[in-house]
Amino acid sequence: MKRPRHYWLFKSEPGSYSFDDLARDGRTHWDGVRNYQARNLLRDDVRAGDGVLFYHSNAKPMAIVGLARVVRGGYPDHTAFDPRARGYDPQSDPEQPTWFMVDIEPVGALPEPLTRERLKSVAALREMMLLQRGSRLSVQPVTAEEWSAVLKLAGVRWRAVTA
DNA sequence: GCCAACGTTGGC
DNA sequence: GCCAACGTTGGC
Repeated sequence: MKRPRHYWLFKSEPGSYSFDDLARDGRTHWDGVRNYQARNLLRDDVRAGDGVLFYHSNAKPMAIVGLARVVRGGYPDHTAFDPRARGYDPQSDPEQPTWFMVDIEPVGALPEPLTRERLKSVAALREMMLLQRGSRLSVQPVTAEEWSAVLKLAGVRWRAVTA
């Protein structure tokens, strides 16, 4: 397994989809993203092989709880075409889709969740998008330095968990 | 429960 | 094209 080329942080409210759900499912469509900035990332930049920090928002505690891997890059979010789906968007034309999704699979839960509190105390993560005031993006880029710092804090190595 | 920070909508 | 009103996200 090659090292991921790019790194991301995906937010999810555990009440709607938790890392445990992902571990149970083995793979999932990251559908339902209805924000253009996040859409652009999913469509253009998130590629198979990329690494994902799985973050629980609106949770107790708020924390990075696991690692995941992108297994399929951006493709049309078909839930936008389904009138019964939560993410239904009648404006999205199957011929020219508005919304995109990717597929991810779990790599492993962190030995301990890395809480937001903890992350905030780390100098190397001071600039991390997640920790900036008013940062609401649900798919965020993570720098290689931040990725390394997070894995080090968690006491895990990507190579070890992907082996 | 509050509210800051956005994003979206719609009247003009 | 502006911008006020409204809705949502999500930390606190």
